[in-house]
Amino acid sequence: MASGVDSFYFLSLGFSLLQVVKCDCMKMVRQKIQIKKIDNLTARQVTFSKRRRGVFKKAQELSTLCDAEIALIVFSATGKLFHYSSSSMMQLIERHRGLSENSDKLGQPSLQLLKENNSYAMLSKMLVDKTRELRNFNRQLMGEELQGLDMDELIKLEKMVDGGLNHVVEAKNDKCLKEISLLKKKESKLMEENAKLKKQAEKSEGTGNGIEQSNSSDCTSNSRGSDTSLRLGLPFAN
Amino acid sequence: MASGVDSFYFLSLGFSLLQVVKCDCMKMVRQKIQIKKIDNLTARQVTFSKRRRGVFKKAQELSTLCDAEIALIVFSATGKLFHYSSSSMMQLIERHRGLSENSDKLGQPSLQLLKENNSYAMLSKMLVDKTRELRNFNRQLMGEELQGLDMDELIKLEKMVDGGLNHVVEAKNDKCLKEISLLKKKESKLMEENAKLKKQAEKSEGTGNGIEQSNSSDCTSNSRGSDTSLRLGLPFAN
DNA sequence: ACATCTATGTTTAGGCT
DNA sequence: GAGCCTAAACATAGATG
Repeated sequence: MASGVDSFYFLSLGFSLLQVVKCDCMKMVRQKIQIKKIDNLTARQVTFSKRRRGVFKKAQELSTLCDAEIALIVFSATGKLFHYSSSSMMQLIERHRGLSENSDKLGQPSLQLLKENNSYAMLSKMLVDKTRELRNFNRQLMGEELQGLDMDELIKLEKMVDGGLNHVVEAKNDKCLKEISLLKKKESKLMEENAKLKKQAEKSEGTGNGIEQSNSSDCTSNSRGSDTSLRLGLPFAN
Repeated sequence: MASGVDSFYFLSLGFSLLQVVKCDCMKMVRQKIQIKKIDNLTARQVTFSKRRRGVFKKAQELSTLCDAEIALIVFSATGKLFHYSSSSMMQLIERHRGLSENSDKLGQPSLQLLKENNSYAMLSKMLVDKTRELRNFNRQLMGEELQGLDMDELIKLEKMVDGGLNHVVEAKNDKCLKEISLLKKKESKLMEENAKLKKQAEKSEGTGNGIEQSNSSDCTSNSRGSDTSLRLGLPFAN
C-alpha cells in the first residue's frame, strides 16, 4: 500500500486555480519510545511477547543468511525460559566457555593450560567443521545451496544422491517383499487352522457354536515407529 | 523524508487542464530477500556485520524494556565470537542448564559429563557424536546400514532422498539450460561478427588477406572444477 | 573493511477484539 | 494473554565513497 502513495506526483500544469492540499487527517498513532523499563505491567508483557518473537526471528535469519552459529537464551521477568540455537546449544556454550575462559584468568596461564587450550581450540574447530559439513549437506539436499555449484558438481551430486536413492529403494523393496511373504505365510497358516476349526465345528455342530476368524491386524506391529528421524540418526532432525 | 511524501494530496479543483503524473523515476533499489544462505561471500559478510549489530541491539532493548535476562552468543562463519548478556553469561547459562537438562536428547553429552564440568571431555564427546551421525548418514546413503530399518523408516528416508534428488536435478537442468542459452547467444554474436568480417574482406579483396575466425574455446572455463567433493563439502569425501 | 546514503521492507506501539 | 489492524519507527539491501 505504501508503495502506491510513496511515489512522486508532479502537476504538469499550474494555473493558480489549482491547489494542492496536504491532508494529515489521521491523528498520530505512535510515538517514539525511549529504551528504558516499561512502567505499565501489561504493556511490558505485551511488548516482551512481541519483541521476543522479533529477536528470535532476527537471530534465526542471521544464522541462515550468514551461516553463523547462534545461541540465544531469554528469561522473562517472571522467570520463564525461551531459547534458540542454530545447532547445539551445548556445543555453542562450550565453545563460548572455552574461548572466553582465557580472558578470565589475568595471571599467566600454565603450560598445562596452554596445551589444553590448544587442543581444545583444535577440537572446537573440528566440531565446528563437522557441524557445518552436516548443515551444508542438509542444505544441498533441501535444495537451498545448489545455485553456487557448477554443472560438474551438480552432476556428481546427482549421481551420488541417485545412487543413495537406489540403495534405499532396493532395501525398501526387499523389506516390503519379505514382509509380504511373511504375511502370506501367516495367512495360509491361519486359513489352514481356520479350515480345521470349521471342520471340527461341523462335526460337533450340535452346540451351534459358530467360530469366526478375526483377521489379526497387529501382525505388522513392528513397523510402527515412534520418532523416525531420531532413530535414523539423520541430520534432518533439527 | 518519507513522512513528507506519505501524506495524501487532494486536488481541490480540476479543469481537465491539469494532469497528475505518477513518476516512478528511480530504479528499484531494494528487493525483498529470501531467507537462505547468501551466495556472495562479501555480501554475506556485510550482511552479517549489519544484521549482527541489529540483533544485538534488539536483544539489549528487549532486556532493558522488559526487564528480561538475555544471553546471546554468535559465532561468525569464520569462527569469530560475539556475545552479549544482560547480566552474567555464566549465571544465565547455568540457569538454562538447570531448566533444560530434563529435555536432554539422547545424542547430548551425559549428565555426568555436565556435572563434572569438564568441557574438554564434553567437546570431545560431541565431536564423536557428530562424526558418528555423519558416518551413519553416509552408510545409509551407501546402502550399508539399511537392514536395520523398518518399512516406515525406509519410506521416510526414500522420500527425503527423493526430494533431495529432485532439487539437485532441478538445479542441474536450470544450470544446463542457462549455460546452453548463453552459448547460443555467444554463437550468434560470433556468427554476426564473422559475417561482418567476411564482407569487409570481400570489399578490400585486393590484398587477398583471408580473415578466419577462431572459435574461442575457453568460454566455459568456469565449469572446470578441481576436486569436486572437496568443494562440495560433502561427507562422502572420506 | 567501514561509513554513509536512500528507498524500500520489516517491526512494532497503540488500539481494538 | 493471543490475534488483528494501522501507521510510525526502525532496519537494512544495494550502491557509493
